[in-house]
Amino acid sequence: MEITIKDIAADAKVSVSTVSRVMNGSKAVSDELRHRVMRSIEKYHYIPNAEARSLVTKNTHLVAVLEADLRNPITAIHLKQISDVCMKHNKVVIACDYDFDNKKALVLMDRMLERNIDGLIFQGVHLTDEILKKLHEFPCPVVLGNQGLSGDDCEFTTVTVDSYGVARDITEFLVGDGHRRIAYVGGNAEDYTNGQLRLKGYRDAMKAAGLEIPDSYIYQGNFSTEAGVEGMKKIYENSRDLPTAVITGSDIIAIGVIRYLKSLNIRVPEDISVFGVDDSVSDIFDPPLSTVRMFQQGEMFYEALFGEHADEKKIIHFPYQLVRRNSTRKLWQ
Amino acid sequence: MEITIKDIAADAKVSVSTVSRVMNGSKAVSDELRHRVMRSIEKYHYIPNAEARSLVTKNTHLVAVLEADLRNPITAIHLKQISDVCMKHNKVVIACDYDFDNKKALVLMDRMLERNIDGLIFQGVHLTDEILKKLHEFPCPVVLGNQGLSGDDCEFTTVTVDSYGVARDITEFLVGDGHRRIAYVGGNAEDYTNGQLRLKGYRDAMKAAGLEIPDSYIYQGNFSTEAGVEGMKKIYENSRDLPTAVITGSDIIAIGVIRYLKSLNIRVPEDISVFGVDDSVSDIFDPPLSTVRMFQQGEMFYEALFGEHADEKKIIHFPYQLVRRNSTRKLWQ
DNA sequence: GTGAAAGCGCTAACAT
DNA sequence: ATGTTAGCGCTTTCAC
Repeated sequence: MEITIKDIAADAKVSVSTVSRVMNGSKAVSDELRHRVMRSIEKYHYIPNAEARSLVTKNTHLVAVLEADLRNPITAIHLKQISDVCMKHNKVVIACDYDFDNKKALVLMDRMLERNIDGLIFQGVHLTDEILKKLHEFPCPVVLGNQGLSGDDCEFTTVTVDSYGVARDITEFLVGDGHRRIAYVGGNAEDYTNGQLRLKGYRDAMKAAGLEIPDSYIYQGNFSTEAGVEGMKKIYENSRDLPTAVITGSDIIAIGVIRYLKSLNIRVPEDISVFGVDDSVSDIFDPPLSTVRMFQQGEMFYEALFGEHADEKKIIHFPYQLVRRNSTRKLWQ
Repeated sequence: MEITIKDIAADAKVSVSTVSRVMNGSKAVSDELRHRVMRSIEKYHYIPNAEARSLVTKNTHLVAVLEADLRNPITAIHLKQISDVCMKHNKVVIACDYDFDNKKALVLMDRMLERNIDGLIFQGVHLTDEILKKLHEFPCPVVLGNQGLSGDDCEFTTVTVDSYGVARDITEFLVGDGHRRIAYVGGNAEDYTNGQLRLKGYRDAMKAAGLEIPDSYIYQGNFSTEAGVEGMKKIYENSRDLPTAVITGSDIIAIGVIRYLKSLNIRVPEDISVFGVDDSVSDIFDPPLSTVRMFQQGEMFYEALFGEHADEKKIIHFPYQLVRRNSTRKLWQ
């Protein structure tokens, strides 16, 4: 039988409320009793029961993170960071993988609803009305990651990449390196944040630089290596002039792009430069990817959930920084 | 105010126990009442409170997974699989990252102890006495992953790679491909399962094939890309004859080995073949790694925790299979 | 400063 | 078959 607060109270010859006060660090306990209680607690290795506690406090210290795919390197990075901050705040992360399947996500959410979680982070790839509706059922703070909503109504706070800024900055970076024919292999066209905003950033920057974009230079698929391969293939086959640089939606896509190029014996970065986003595979992939590194992802999610202004719904962007590695080169050198 | 079992009972004009029976699918309820209850449940979107429930059933449906590093690709694979099986069994996974820091792991375990989890999976990299002691405090099933204990005493069931078999099979595979100078870049020497057993498998297979192993052909570091680089460097610098093939402890190490080789313009697999383990980066890395693929990891962990014979402590190995890709080649072709 | 007691939402005897 | 009731282990008024 596990030992309970009663046992401690009995052993320390105090009431259970006193034990409770000691555990919760309430001031109103004499040193005398506090010590007796502490001794009993240590003596029995007493550990309070979290369920019983949360039953009355309505506070489970549980944060649920729903991911489309835990194996995605950037997902793993987020999860680790979120887990870290939560740890610091005495919370614990429930990690769920819905495998890109919204039906599964719905089931998972019901499961989370039972658990009275303190907060929910939903990393969506396709925010349907059904998903949104379910999200609204949560009595706790809910934060969206990855994909934001399109409107300005901001039903939920969203913590994500500054897609527009990132695409614009990458484009400017490549233009600065002397590139003029720059193609784009990005995420889903229906995805507002990662698709449309990204494309706009690229388009605007190209326009600002006075550069044309042939139709064949734009490919929108999903966030996978296969999509990268497919995208580069399409661009290769349909373009009169090959681009000298390719912007991608993520490192994973960039890898696909590079793979296709390699299969054609086109060298990266000598012949074509490829730029990633996420800095998620820097220690694995060769050549080291020029990419965009994000910062403080864990903290930003946590703040969005539980911070002072968590009630104001808004869009929050990770701080980011372009990092030059060896998948891009300067044309004028 | 959240709605509770009482509200449902009141609305359906039955007792709370009837509501409870309906929810738990107990047969002993008339269709009449069952329907009334169901209707009320749907009407109010009632969701039972998991904490209250587990307070009495002593069953949280929570499985904790403690990982050294969530970002490791093989870790992510395991986590996803475990999450999947648990899902199927109506359980939920708490994912924790202790960042290779046993002190952190200890703190995490205390946290889990509070929560009355149903089961614990500890993916250890260095099983100290302190860790083991804490593990013994859990009243629930505990399963070790990754690193097993050295003795046959089997304090805890361990679910892991068949290190000996894998190393032996890889060696035989390479010998079969005509390699005779085969080097080894593996995990920590102190690590029984992943270090010693692995090395033995390699040694035994080499001996069986009548092949010598120069001292310089063996490097034992940790499971990182850096260790792979360092290991290959050492082998390169200290060997009279370069090996024609290198066995590694994991894909991550293999990547390091290949990186070093590349930096010297030594081609893989033309000049040197490199064999990985885990099949964790197949969709990311070029060249595609010849490696060892594991199966049913999630199921095996789950079985070990909650299966019929979960009480018998033992070592369980994942089924595995060597997969030939393009980081190795046949010498006699 | 300390203790008694109510109650969090649920399940599981135990009655009926 | 259904209802009554006693807890599960804890926190939190409310007295003293």
